[in-house]
Amino acid sequence: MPFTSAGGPPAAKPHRRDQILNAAAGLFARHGFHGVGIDEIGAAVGVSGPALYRHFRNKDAMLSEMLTSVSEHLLEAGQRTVEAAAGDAEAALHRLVRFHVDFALDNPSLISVQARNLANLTEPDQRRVRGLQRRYVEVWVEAIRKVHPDLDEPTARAAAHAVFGLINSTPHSRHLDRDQMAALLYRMAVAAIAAPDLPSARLADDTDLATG
Amino acid sequence: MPFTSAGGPPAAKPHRRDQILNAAAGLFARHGFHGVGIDEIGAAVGVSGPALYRHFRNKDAMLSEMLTSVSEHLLEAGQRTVEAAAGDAEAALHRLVRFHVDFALDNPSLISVQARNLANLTEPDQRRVRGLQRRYVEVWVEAIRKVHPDLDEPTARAAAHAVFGLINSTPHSRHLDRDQMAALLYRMAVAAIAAPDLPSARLADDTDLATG
DNA sequence: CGGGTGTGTTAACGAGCGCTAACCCAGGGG
DNA sequence: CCCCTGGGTTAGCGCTCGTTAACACACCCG
Repeated sequence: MPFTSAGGPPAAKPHRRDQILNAAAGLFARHGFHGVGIDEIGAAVGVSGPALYRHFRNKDAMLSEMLTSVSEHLLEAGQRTVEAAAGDAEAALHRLVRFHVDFALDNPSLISVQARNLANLTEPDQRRVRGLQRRYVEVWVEAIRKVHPDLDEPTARAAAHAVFGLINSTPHSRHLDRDQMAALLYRMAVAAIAAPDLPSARLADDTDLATG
Repeated sequence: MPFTSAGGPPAAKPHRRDQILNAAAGLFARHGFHGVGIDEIGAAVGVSGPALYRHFRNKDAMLSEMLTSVSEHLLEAGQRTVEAAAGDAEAALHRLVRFHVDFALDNPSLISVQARNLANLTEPDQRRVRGLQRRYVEVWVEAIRKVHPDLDEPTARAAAHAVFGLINSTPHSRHLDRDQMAALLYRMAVAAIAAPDLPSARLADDTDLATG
């Protein structure tokens, strides 16, 4: 279980492989996949350089495993979250938000890497990860449309992406403590999801928006 | 004027330097700064390889100029947007949203690069860009707090970052046409900004959120 | 006690890439 | 007419970096 479980105990001590993945995630998040060398990753876990090849086939394999496992985790946990709300559509959506907020706050590096470095995967791995991500988005789209049935699917999908952007913005702001941040993101996300459903109203009114 | 002006005419034809920056922005956005070679950038504008050194001191200079000019543009245009709404706080905020949405939709590559590749700048350039970004955020924070005076500053700042994340999510979703997307993002952003101000209400109610 | 397995080390190779060197040529102004 | 300037070419250098090779050693099982 390589993901921090939001306040749980240190959970034994992850052994090498996971230790390496954690260090690599942090470095990839800060400097990008190509901006980090094998030696730096090794140094970050106290071994030096090529020792990593005892644990991974190559550098790509680290990124691959990292992104694959995070995508799998999000999908699986997302599905369970919805099921756990059995029937109550609104609760399902709100729990989904809650879950994603917690995950983003507890794993900012993984969020960054997944957002920024998908393109550095080999093509088959990329397809696999994209597939998992698509299915995760699908979970959200369904949850959103159950609460807001008059949203067409493309709009719901775009809204889901936008909410991910909102929640995943977390690596870029460290001004609030964790719980305040979680509460803020939760409220903003829920409000944003509800927005496209509202009466059109003030889209073109307050002053003339067409001319600069 | 290197930025597409939201539907305007092709605007003469950008000369080399800008042409190169545009191509480089697209490539950096897709593959990351280190993932793109000089030769590829050259090829993208029809010249090959080292010809670029007639126009830029080195590869870093391209990224530097790209990010500096986009930050300057955002700050300056953001300030003008607020001034143009002279006095009307709500109009100012909504025009700010409108402006940022338009910019993000018209310059997705620049948005991506600015978000992903800040770390690849030399340290002095990085400071410069960060300074400009900070001042742009400040414009937003002031605008937000004029409309929602009971928000403390850190919260307003965090909210601003979150809204940037929401709006900047645009490179990742191409399901709607431009105008629908603009309208959607505008509504979601405005609703998200208003959210932290609302009565606490349903934060801990619907089903028990504490236990997983 | 002795060898296999797992994990680490250092040295070195080879590819890729940023950048420079050296050369070329179109075109316009004295 | 000539040369200067601006923008292009190809060849090649040197460094970085991913990866492999060869070796070392701790521990455990028979």
